[in-house]
Amino acid sequence: MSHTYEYPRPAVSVDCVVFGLDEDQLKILLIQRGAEPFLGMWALPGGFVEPDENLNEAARRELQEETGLRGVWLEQLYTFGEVDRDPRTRVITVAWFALVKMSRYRARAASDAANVDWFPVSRLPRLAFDHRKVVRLGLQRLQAKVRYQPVGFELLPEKFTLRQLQQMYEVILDRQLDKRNFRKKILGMDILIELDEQESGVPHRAARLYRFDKSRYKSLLKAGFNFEI
Amino acid sequence: MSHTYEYPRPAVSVDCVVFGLDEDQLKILLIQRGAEPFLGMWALPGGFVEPDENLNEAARRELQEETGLRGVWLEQLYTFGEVDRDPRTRVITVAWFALVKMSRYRARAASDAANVDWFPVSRLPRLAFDHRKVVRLGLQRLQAKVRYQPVGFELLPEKFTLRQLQQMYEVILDRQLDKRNFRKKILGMDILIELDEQESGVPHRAARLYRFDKSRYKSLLKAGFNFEI
DNA sequence: CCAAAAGTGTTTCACTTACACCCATGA
DNA sequence: TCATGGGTGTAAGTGAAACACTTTTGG
Repeated sequence: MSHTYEYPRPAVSVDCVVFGLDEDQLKILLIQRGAEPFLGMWALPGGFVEPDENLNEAARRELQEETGLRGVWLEQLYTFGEVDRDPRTRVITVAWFALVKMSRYRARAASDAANVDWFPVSRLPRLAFDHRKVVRLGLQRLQAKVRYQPVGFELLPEKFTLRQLQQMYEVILDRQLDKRNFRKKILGMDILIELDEQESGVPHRAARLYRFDKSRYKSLLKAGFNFEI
Repeated sequence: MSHTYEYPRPAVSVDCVVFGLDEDQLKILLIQRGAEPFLGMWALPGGFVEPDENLNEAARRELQEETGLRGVWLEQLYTFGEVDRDPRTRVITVAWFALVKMSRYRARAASDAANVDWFPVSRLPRLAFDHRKVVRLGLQRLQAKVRYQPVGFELLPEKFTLRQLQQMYEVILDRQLDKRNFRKKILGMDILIELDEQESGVPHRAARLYRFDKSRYKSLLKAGFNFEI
């Protein structure tokens, strides 16, 4: 290890695959590049890691700077280090994936900058660097993860209906679920708090609202409970 | 992004959590450090990434150089980038986890160097850097992964008995499994090839040998099959 | 003949799946 | 009163878990 300082060091960046749920579409947040290489092309929000910040801090800082998002759910995805992935120089990027409650942030991101926008995952523009690959992995991870960890709630508002919850799973997993079986299962888990409220503004019978009971989930976990959709 | 070249770049290394199965013990391969910092302390095999090699290539090269291991099963684990994790300078490490058939490699690794050795995961020495944390994550990943992907076979010889297979799961998952149910389940998956051979040298009835049928598994996967223990 | 592990089936229970109708509400 | 989604139960089938004895082999 000691001979290493002679070598040129790679640059290290972070990139974020940010997922949001817009009605019945799964979307990803992209920024339009303002510099070469790939000037004008859409890319994942991200940037270089500062010497005095941890990797997750760098990811959060870049998200904030480039898109205005703060306090989102964030988890490391994968590190991409192919020698030629950046035409300028060797850049190793630590990719993260984030889940945001779009209802809370949409306005913000849209107004902040013209070069930030949400795209449906099924209709992405051409992406800079190897970001296509990063997105694909993020999507795979989301589909796998959502099934055995209650992370999907991060995409919904604090208060949601069972229909919204089911639809979230249907959109991410890309298949239909049976309404009665879904309700039976999720309610049987005993991780939802039934609120004394209903959705409003719908032109038909209003549905009951629920909240995810995180502390309840945690204590169930310790007791050996296994979340699974 | 363009202002970044002014910043000092972090060093980037790879470290490998190498698992092996020794009879009924899960072991990890460690090397004893020959340089500061942490001189003389045990650590994960690893080292700095060269400018012209991909991350997985770096991991394989370091494994080969430091332990003599080649051609092992390797997968990225996580990237650790805490600012202070290396006392010399900022070092970001991409951790990998590897599974090896110890029966094939044990002699080699042991003879090559006095400063390479296998340790039971339950009795590890004090480790350099944050390698304790890396190992812990590797172990968690192994336990999770082995249950829904047939990676455990990488720890066994090409030909193995059902007892060996079951014991591998018992050791990794740290719980007993029912023999009859286990056999029913694994044989029912139809991913094992029953050989016309038996183990030899045992002082009791010899068990039949099996091989993992990888191509069969792959085609089952495409048909929607879900491996799970 | 003894010790040690190989090999084998059945029952019970829980969970998953498939499936259709009435109700409440706002327009 | 109509359109739209909210809300509910049951039966059949599938898979998981619990459980004990006989067989084979080498020493």
